[in-house]
Amino acid sequence: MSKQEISASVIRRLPRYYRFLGELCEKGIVRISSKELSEQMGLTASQIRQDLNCFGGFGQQGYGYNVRALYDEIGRILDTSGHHRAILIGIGNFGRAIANHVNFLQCGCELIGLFDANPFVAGADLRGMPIHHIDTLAGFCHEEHPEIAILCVPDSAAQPLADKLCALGVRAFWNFSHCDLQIDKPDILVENVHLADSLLMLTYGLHRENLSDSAT
Amino acid sequence: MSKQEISASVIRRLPRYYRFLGELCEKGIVRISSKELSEQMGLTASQIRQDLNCFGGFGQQGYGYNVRALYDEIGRILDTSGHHRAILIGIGNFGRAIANHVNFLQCGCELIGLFDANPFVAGADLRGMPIHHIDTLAGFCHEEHPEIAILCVPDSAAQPLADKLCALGVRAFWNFSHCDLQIDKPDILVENVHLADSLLMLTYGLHRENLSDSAT
DNA sequence: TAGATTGTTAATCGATTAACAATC
DNA sequence: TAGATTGTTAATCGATTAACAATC
Repeated sequence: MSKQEISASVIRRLPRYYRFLGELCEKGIVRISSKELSEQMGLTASQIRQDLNCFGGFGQQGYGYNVRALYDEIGRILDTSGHHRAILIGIGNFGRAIANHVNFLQCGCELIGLFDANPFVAGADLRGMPIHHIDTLAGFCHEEHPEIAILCVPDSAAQPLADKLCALGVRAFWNFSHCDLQIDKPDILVENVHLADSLLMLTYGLHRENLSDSAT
Repeated sequence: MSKQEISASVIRRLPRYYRFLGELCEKGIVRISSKELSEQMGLTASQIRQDLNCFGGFGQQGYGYNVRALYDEIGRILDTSGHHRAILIGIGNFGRAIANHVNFLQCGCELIGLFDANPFVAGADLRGMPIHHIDTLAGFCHEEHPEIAILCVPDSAAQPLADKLCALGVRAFWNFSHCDLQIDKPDILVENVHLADSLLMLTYGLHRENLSDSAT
């Protein structure tokens, strides 16, 4: 089907292309050349053309790219109009914020279940959805077959929970606990999100700047 | 001072080393070889030794690395015991969750101010800290000189706010709005965090798996 | 047609891996 | 000393950039 495996570095850039193209669409811009886009995004025109050509020839010589068409193509590649069923586990401060803040539909996902271990939390409502107790997880998975599990649970709970969910047929994990999930099945997808890592980059950078300032 | 500029790819891996070494410390493990660590982290031993040697020879031939000492070294490099003053702007669901969920001290940061544009939100409390009205931002910056601004504001507000904060002396931005900040001053640090991007990687991956399954 | 800009190949650059001498 | 494992150099691999012929 696909000519060859597409490298992870290319794929990781797709959401950013998608975002910029979406903004251009909204501004009503119809066409754009790789050169213009590269200037706006801080990339090289070469890279943009290379990246896009992994998936097909979406442009036209002498014209550039049709913004809307390219946006739609990348959406198709990313599967932004998919309906991947996701459950969210751990309805604390952070889990709540994720449920509210992330536009699941725009990411081709559908939030179909909320779970928490605290019986006082379970039973309550969030976005008009009931919060289930974690004990009902297995039954729910057997009936609803979620593909994605979003883990907003305490660190110690994350790995055993992920193992259990794997056995229940979950195929992708969006993990916000502070430890990396270790899952050796090759077809299970894992995104470990470590917010602190990017904050540390700022800390590191500021520290470096201070060091070199005082070295002057 | 430093022999040569250290590549971004190396630096981005440091927080993960730091995390794993912290866990090893807690387990009471005293020494580790690059080989053992590589197996646990899913890297090559070569890469670990290369990475660490950008900053100095922290190991010992025939022995490996002292876990605690290495952890402390990386902490020093990242400046995890710095006291970088940070303000958080936009105290909605998500801003609240960030304030509560992120361990600022562990990242060498200190949250010294909270701001919101909504007068009903401003005046309230979060973690025992008062939420100020955005109109008092300039005055606050003149007095307190925050280095880092955390933006949890609506997309349209992010860029103008960042420009303003730049002028007020803020040197680093942790941006959670859905658009990339465009700041051309070279010494201003920006981390654009796009949670949806990593969710899209899962969507993409699941879609791909489905495609190749049905191709069989 | 002339001008613009792509798709694509070739050249460069950087990052990762392998190898091994140094050394604890 | 012998064994282990680093620090570091050299080889490989992959990703980015440059160049240009194809073509709209």
